[in-house]
Amino acid sequence: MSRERLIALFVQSNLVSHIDAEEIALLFEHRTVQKGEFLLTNKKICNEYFFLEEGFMRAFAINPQYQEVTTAFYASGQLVFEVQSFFQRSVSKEFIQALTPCKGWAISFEQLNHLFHTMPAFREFGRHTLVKGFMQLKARVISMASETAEQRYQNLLQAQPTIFEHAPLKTIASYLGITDTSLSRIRKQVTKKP
Amino acid sequence: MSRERLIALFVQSNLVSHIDAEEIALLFEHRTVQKGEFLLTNKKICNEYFFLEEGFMRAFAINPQYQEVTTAFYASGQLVFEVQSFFQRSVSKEFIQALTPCKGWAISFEQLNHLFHTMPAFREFGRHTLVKGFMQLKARVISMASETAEQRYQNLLQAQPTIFEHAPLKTIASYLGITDTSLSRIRKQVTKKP
DNA sequence: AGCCGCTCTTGTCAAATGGCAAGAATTTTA
DNA sequence: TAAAATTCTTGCCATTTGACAAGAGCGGCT
Repeated sequence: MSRERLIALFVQSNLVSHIDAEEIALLFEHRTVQKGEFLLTNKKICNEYFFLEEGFMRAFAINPQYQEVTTAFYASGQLVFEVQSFFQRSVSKEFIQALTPCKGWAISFEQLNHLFHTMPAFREFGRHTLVKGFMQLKARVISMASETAEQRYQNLLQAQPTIFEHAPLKTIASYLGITDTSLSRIRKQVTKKP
Repeated sequence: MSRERLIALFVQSNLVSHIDAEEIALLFEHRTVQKGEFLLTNKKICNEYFFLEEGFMRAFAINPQYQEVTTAFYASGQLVFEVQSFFQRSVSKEFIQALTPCKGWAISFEQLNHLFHTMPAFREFGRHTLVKGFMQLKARVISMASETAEQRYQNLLQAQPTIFEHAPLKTIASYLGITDTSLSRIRKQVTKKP
């Protein structure tokens, strides 16, 4: 079990040197999450900045009507953590769950923050990660505000087709902001189109 | 024209001492934006981290169908800048426009970044700002995915009533992800309800 | 005052989406 | 393997929302 892909994540950002990346990666600990298991649950403080090396996860919140709303899907190669809870050290409103068996590398807030304060380059990487998440969220807001459910479905299908291999329909539906019934119909309609 | 409110913004976060806040604030320059004027336009790189002391602004993008989609409203006391463009030094997809005459305090990326690298406390403030924006966006995604247009309208009315004093309906409608026609109807229905 | 442009409302009709429920298909569990 | 649980599809019908167009209201400008 090597940290190659973790190191590659840092290096490919062009913000961290290979030497630094190796040093940083050594502070991450190997971690597995069983299928169905939670990396983070409601009411806990997120304390893992987790690089997903293999597997598939999703994050979701429960709205006031007690419905699950999927807030994100994570494929291998991505960083998985709940921004607000992790950085503000506050109780999480969200859950993060493994949809398949997962393995990867985790570091605690304390250690990560120490790295941020001592390594300017890695700090830039951290900011870059945050900003990237920010822009993805904003793109989603714009999409939800101005596209039809079918367009959003088509976009997701094209951008992240693997989601459809790992996540049940109702989970994807709540991510798209529609019911599973509607998603089922949209899907049918799309397949028969051209 | 004093920097009091700017200093207060830093101090009230509990992350920056009063002394540091004063020193930081001195690097911001006074800036006014006329009604209708743009603080940032499409295709430029956002280079102002702007504290809005007085006035009201909005940010919007133009989607592929050439419709304006309002991404944010800013009331006095808030920081105004386009995260992606400012931090990634990339071309902006968004516009930021003054809906009323505005004044406040601005600092360039270079100067801000320098402060971040030299003052750990201010760095924390910067991260805090980013994380706060992140969680607001996420709340909006969840709202868009699981609430009806009327609920979103009611929430906005309660959370940011001043928006309705400064922004035209169609702008608010695109923020809520509906047409101005629908917003007009929802509004009518709500007033006659209870 | 009178004209113009913009905003907001309203009517009509169509399309999209949701709620509910039944049943088929699939997966999980025992 | 059988039973149970879950997921997915589909029908029916109600509700929400959108597209389009007309007209009212309002403020700015000359």
